[in-house]
Amino acid sequence: MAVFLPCNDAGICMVCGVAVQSEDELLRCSTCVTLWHSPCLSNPPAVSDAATWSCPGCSVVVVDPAPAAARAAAPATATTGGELIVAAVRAIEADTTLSNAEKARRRQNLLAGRSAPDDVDDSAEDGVLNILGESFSCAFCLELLDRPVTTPCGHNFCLKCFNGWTRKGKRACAKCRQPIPSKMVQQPRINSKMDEVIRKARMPKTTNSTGLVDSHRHYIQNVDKPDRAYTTKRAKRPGKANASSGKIFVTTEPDHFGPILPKHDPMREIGVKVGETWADRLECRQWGAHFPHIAGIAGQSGKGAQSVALSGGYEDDEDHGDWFLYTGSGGRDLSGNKRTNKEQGFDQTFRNMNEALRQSCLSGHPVRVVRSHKVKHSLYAPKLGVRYDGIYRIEKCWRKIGIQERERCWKWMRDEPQPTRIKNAGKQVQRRARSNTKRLLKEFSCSICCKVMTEPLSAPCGDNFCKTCLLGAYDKQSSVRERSGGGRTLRAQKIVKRCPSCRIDISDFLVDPQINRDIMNVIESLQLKLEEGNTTKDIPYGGGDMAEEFHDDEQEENDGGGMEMDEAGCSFDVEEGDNAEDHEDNPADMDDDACGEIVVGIKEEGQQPDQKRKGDTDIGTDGPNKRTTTRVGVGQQNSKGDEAGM
DNA sequence: GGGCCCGCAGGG
DNA sequence: CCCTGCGGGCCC
Repeated sequence: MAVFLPCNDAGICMVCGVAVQSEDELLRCSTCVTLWHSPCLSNPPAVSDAATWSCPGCSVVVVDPAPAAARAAAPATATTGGELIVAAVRAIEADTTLSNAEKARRRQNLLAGRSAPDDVDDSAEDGVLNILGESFSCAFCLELLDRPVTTPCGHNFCLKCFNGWTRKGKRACAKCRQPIPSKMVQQPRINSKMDEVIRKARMPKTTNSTGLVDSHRHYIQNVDKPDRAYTTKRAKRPGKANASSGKIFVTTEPDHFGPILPKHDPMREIGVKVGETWADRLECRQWGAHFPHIAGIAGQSGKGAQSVALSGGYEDDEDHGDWFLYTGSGGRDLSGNKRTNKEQGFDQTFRNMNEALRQSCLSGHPVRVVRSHKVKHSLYAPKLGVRYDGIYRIEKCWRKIGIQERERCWKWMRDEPQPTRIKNAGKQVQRRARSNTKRLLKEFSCSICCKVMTEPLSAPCGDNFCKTCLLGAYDKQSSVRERSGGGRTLRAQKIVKRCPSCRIDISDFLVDPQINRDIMNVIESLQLKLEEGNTTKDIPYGGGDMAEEFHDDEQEENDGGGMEMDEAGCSFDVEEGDNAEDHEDNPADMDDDACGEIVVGIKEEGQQPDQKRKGDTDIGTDGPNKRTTTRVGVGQQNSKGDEAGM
């Protein structure tokens, strides 16, 4: 499969790895503004077309998705259905022979996909409509029911007509005078079954007079739906808990990649702009930013992921604004009629939506991102509602052990693995925890002695040292030099004392350096934990040769990682986690052999996601009971670049 | 604030 | 047709 990837922020082509120097070889996508290395494209545009060129990801947007047969029949000038709608609406508006009411009716018919009355034919569909019209007519307007509501006495009315009736203070059925319950008056529910039948009966089978084809059927199909989410008769709860979606306002296909542009927005003609906010997921869906009501990932395993929602559903997520780490879906017990579950019961795999993320990573497709107010720990989440945050790209996908690995209770949610697979599981969990602790401790190494700090001092420049190491570096130098000259005493001169690491003057700090108690407490806690977990291998406080310890540990992880896997009988690629930086050549370097949970990392243009992150290090797992996460780095293309109308 | 439950939407 | 799913509202 051909892989198309853009240049990264440093101007290095992610396909060939070459730093693109020549302007002639750089191509800028006219849609998402990403830079591309033209020699690495299979079909680079001619120089004259470069200004209007769209990258492989964004070109999905403009390709006419109609079936081949329909395409063949279409005019040579390829236009999207959205453009056709807009053109048709404008033609109606421009027709001076029509009254405003007639224009409105024609517009409605156009958007509903209905034929104009003068070109109605005697199709079978109309026959069906006639049959429906006899039974499904509203007692008020005598027309075919529009968004039907049904009273307890069994009579049906258009929602609009019914509301008009009750607003007049009427509380009895217009047909049989039976009382209408106040609950129905307050919140009438659409009879979804009737609504569906009527909509289907109205549906044009093929093309219609507007020239719209199947590609926009999904749009046409929903135009009869209410503007807002509604509860069907079936729903046991009011409000949006069990609500059905209101109409989709945009013409984008459900599998449309990239931004929602003005041409997809016949209603407002502005598209969906970065920062647009909706009250909830159902409203967000109506504007096409993220279609699934609950699921966090919109996509297809064979095609890619079109959008993701950050809603705080997975605690492994990290949001850094311009990039974030996103946990894949799955691995959770949804029995008992649950839709979500905080507990990570078992491992995630690269299937379904997770595979879709991987596909998008491989192909470099743009991913729409929405953030929900529900991400409490994110500084970038909106205070209210759901906000569209623009186009990102998936940088990497990988798997790691999730947070819950540490807290889980042991139970098998699926078939228990063969004994050979879990032979050394307990031991390995211990080792894993121990190496985590060690790794953290390593972060607290003194920049002078390279051992874990004793009495840590944090200099104002940001460097940290053992108290004895730092003070020892200046020996017994006094802080000032007394000066005298010509028989008179001069003002004492401050002696400059530079930080051993960064050479910044820290002499003021050294006058009365205070120990960083917080760091010391953490170091003590970590060391205590290490001692508890391993009484045989004592690590002396500040005195042990931690550098050597860690070196050994890294060896064990990088080299022995494979061995560990072999012991566990699990065929993991060793190249994961800590070695995330190893994936630079292949941002989509991932492992199929699933064992755990999946996380996605997402990034904005202008920065690289950390190539190596604390906590992403424990990719090797020792059995399917560990929650490894796969991370996919996704980078934002341009925070404003996908604003509609750009 | 957490647990529970539900219809809906979409993938496969 | 079954399964999955980073919702949302109510109850405790």
